[in-house]
Amino acid sequence: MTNLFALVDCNNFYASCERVFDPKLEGKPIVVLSNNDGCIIARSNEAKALGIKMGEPAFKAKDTIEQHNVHVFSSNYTLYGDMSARVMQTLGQFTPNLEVYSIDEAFLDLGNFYGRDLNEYAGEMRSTVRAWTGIPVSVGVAPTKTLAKLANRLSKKSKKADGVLVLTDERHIEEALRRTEVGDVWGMGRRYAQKLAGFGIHTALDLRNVSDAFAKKHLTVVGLRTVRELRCEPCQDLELVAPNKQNICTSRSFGASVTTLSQLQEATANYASRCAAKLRRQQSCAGAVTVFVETNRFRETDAQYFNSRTIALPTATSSTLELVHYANLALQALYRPGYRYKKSGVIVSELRPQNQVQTSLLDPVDRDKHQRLMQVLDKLNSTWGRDKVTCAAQGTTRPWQLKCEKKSPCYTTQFKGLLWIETR
DNA sequence: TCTGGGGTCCTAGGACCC
DNA sequence: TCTGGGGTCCTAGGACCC
Repeated sequence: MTNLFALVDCNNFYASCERVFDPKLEGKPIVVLSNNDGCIIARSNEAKALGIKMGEPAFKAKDTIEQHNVHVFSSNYTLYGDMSARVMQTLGQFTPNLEVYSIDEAFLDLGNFYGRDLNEYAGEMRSTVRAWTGIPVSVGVAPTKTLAKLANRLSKKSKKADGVLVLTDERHIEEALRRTEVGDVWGMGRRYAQKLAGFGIHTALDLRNVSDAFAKKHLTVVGLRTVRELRCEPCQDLELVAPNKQNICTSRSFGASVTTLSQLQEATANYASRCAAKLRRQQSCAGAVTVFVETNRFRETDAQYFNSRTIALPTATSSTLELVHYANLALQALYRPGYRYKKSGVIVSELRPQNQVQTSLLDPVDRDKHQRLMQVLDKLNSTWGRDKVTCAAQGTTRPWQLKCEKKSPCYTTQFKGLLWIETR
């Protein structure tokens, strides 16, 4: 075997971030809520033990939360993003080849490390991240990404593993596959698990033993890759450079129902503006913009309306002014009075690199001027904080803005450095 | 009263072309 | 008895991930 991957995953990441900055919360149940304080999207182990479920609407867990004095936080993505960067930077000490897979996970290439004591090396990663950032992590090591994921999952479940599991020995791999339900395999979701159950395939070991033809037929080529990876045949390499996004979406549920066009226009202008800023950050321009609106599907007695409208842009752009303009046109075409709107969003698509935009001879827009204006806008907003300079269309009263009543301070970005925490 | 917000990839089927 | 067939593009829908 020549390939070896580690998957490092932060335990209960958002909950752990909150706990780092408030040591009183050690050993206490914590949950973190989604945008708008709607659903529970992270739970500390203590909260999991109380039976609080992932994705559960917060109001359904209200009794449990009150009874057991669960600490509740609105999500604070500024804090989590910064803590994530610190974790990733720390992991960079352990390999030159690292893929940041998500805000709380990274794959590390350990291809040349077969000579070492892998348990010890993985344990060192774990203790270093804990010491340098305060975040507890688990480490799975195996010959393929899919098996590393599986090892990581088991490392959290077993007390003996203590957050580190190395799967290189065939007997250990087989035992691990036997203990893993097929729906817990990376790439096998609920639907596939149901379907596979119909064929008598219940564990990862069962899945590993299906034929290629079966996998391709029922799980597509993606599933076939998964099956092969369970057999220790690597089909997925590390992605060292994050590819640019092909679509960018900004959408939110409203804090309260919105009925008027002008309020929807304000919200939509803000989402379009966020999309434009995200486009510029990856130096792309969009060829099309889509706006969608939704009423509250959970209120069955309300009249329902879901619709979207896409506008092809005459020239691809990342200008806030243009995107706000076209998003507004799309919205006006969509808007129907008489509904209580719960959510809207903007998607920009047909993205291409900024420097490969075809301009038209008849283009009425002074693109150089727009670009210089956007540079100044981005500079001001990065120095003084998001949305310090906006379009008038974005409004100032923001009655539609989401709720986040229990947000913690942005400890790491507001107070420069860690000194403040350590002296507390 | 109260139910998140992002993304990716694959496939099937229709339109259209020669 | 024998009904053309292959390629490409687009879209909607379905599956998955965190």
